[in-house]
Amino acid sequence: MSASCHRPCDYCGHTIALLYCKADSAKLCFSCDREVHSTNQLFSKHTRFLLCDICDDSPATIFCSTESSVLCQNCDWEKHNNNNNNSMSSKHERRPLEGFNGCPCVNELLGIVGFEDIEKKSLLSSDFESGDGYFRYDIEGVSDMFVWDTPSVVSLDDLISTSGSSHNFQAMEVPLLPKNRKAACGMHKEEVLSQLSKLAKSEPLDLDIEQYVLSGNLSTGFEGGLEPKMFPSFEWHRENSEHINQVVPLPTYTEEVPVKHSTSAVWETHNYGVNEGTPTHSLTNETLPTTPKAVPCELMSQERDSALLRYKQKKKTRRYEKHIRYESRKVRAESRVRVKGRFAKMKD
DNA sequence: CACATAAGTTGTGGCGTCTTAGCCC
DNA sequence: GGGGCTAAGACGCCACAACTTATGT
Repeated sequence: MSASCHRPCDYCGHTIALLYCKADSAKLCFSCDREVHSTNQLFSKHTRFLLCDICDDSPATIFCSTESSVLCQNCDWEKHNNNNNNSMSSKHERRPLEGFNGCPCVNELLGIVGFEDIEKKSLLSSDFESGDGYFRYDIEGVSDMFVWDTPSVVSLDDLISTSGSSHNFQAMEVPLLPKNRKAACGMHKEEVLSQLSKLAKSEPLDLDIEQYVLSGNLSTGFEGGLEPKMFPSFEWHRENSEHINQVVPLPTYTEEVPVKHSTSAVWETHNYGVNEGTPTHSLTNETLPTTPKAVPCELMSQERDSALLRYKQKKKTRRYEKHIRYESRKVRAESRVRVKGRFAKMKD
């Protein structure tokens, strides 16, 4: 069993989860992430991170370029600091990772995971298959990426710090930084590209915003009683990000309604064009996660149904406001003696 | 198994401190 | 670009009753 088996998407239940949403405490694949976080403006504000390569359960905040892995704080600490300060791993070159929010398009997502050199068109023209299947990266620029991005063993001299500083983030005498050094999608590159490839196919080509608006695909939002679908594109939490607070129209509102066909478990997506009054049906098998051949389709469909239901129920019951579990404790706390806001000892 | 007791954990709110972002020069 | 200032938000601290879990009878 691969590591990816430990990280099923919380939403669809069977695609490999690559992202982690802190606000939802949910592991999501790229496709479901978009679906969930494009629902409304509030959800689009959720910050998402890549999933930790080691524990598969926490948001990754550190990228270890030596091993090409993304790690959460705990795993990073255990791997790089845990009584191991003299080990090789403590000399690994790492850098902090940032999350993103909003509803980034595929091009933007490529930039976020560090595949700036790949264009969406390349993704569309490519043939990705991950997991047990084949994986061809005949995309322009991708082969380069995997050349440098494979775990590289540098010489011992390279690992020896020259400055004598104690922390681990110092620049080291390492070979020239590789092309695309921003790439930081960890050990699941194939899956990342596979999912983004599928996502790209479900997206309108050329998401050039101005073109999109000019071409009339964007309505003012007041026609047909539809609300404007203007969401922040995404906020990539990087200092030099150009995309911060960019506002782009959401091309189409995609509400996925599970429609079970009598003969086969096929999911249909009702795409409601922003300026369209009637929904247009489009089969989105290609955007769905690949189904393991051994598992009956009906079973997968049921699992997905129940996973979907669980997720939506959980979302409905989520509390954003402060929740008092014990009113008596609240009353007690309010009447307690305080010194500068802190609880003070009771006088005898 | 039922009950009693001990030990350990949780939750509560206001304030101070720290961090971060934004602005101005 | 960098330093200084300000505002906003996040977070830790505090004591102890209430609650949960473990152990003994």
